[in-house]
Amino acid sequence: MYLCIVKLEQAIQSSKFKNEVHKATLNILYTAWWLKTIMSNELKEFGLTHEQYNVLRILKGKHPEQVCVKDISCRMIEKSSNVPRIIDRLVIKKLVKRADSPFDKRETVISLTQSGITILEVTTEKINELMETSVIMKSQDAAQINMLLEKLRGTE
Amino acid sequence: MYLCIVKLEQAIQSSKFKNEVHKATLNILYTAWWLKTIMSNELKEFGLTHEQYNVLRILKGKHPEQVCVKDISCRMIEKSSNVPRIIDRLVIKKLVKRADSPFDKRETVISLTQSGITILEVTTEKINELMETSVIMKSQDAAQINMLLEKLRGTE
DNA sequence: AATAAATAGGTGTATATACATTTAATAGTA
DNA sequence: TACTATTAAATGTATATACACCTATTTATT
Repeated sequence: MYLCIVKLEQAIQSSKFKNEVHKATLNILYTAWWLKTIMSNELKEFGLTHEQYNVLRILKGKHPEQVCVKDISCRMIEKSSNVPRIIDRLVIKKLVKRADSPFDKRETVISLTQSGITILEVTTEKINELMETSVIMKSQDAAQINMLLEKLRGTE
Repeated sequence: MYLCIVKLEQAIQSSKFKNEVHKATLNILYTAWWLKTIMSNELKEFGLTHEQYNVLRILKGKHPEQVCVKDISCRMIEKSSNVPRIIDRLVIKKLVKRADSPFDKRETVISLTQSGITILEVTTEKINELMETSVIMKSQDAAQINMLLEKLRGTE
C-alpha cells in the first residue's frame, strides 16, 4: 500500500475538486484513514485492532475504577462502535474483565486485567514513537488544526 | 447521537491529551467520523452507503469511459476498501454494470447505468447542500487545513 | 516455446460499523 | 402499588474493512 504518498491528488488520483472546502473534507477523510492504517500496522504485532486499543485506553484513563459499557461508548472516537462486541474480544484475550454492577443490575462494568495494563504500556510506547517519527507536526500547527477542525464542526 | 458537539473534549469526554499533536490526531479521526456520519445520513434515503457513493463518484469522473476495478481501488479514499464487493451491491441495485475488458481478460470494467447517473446527480446535489450548511469553513481556512494535513503526512 | 513471475479480480474469514430489535432492570407516573 | 416509559447491554443483520488466498491471464525470462 502507498503510505508514503503525501499529496491528496496523488493519493486519490484526482485533482478535480469543487473547491478548497471540498478538497479539505476529502483530505480529512484520507488523513484519518492514513492515521488509522499506520497505527493499526503497529498494533497488529500485539494482536490488537485500533478500536480494541481505543477501549483499552479509555479503561486506562479510569483505572483502577471499573467503567460501564455506556461510559466507554460515549468516550469512543467513533460513536457508533459496538462496544459489547469489542469487549467480547478483549475478554477472550483476557485483557479486560466483565463484572455485574453492584448499583444497577442492568449495567456491566469493565476493568483492565494485569495483562491488559502490560500490553497497553508496551503498545502505547510504540504508538508514541510512531507518532514522533511519522506525524510531522509542530505544536503550533497542531493547535491550528485543532482550532480549524472544531470551527468547521461548529453550528452556533 | 450527538452530532452538534463541537469541542473534542466534550465529544470524547476527555481532556487528558499528551500534547497538542496527540489532540490533533484524535481531532482528525473524530472529524472524519463526524463527516462520514452526516454524509451517510443524507445518503441513507437513497439506499447508498458512503463507500458506494465514493465508487459512483469515481465512475462519474471518467464517464462514459469504463473503469477497471484496480483503477477504482486506487482512487478510493480508504485504500483497503474491497471494491469487488462494493460493486456487487451497486450491480444488484442496477446503478453500475460490469463488462469484460476487451484488452485484458483479467480485467473487469465498470460503468454507470442511467439510474446510476441519475441517483448520483440527485445525491451530489444533496451532499453539496449539506456541506454548505454543516461544514463551516472559509476557503482560506480550508487551504490552511489542506496545507497542514499534507505536511503532517509528509516524509521527506 | 515453455516455464516462472506478476497482475487482476474474486472469495473466505475475522473484526468493525450502522442500525434495529430484544431482554432485563430501573425510574417515573397515575 | 400497578403500569408505563426509559435505560443498559446484548444480539441480529447488512455492509464494510483488513488481510490472506485462489484462479485466470498476462508478462517476463530462459
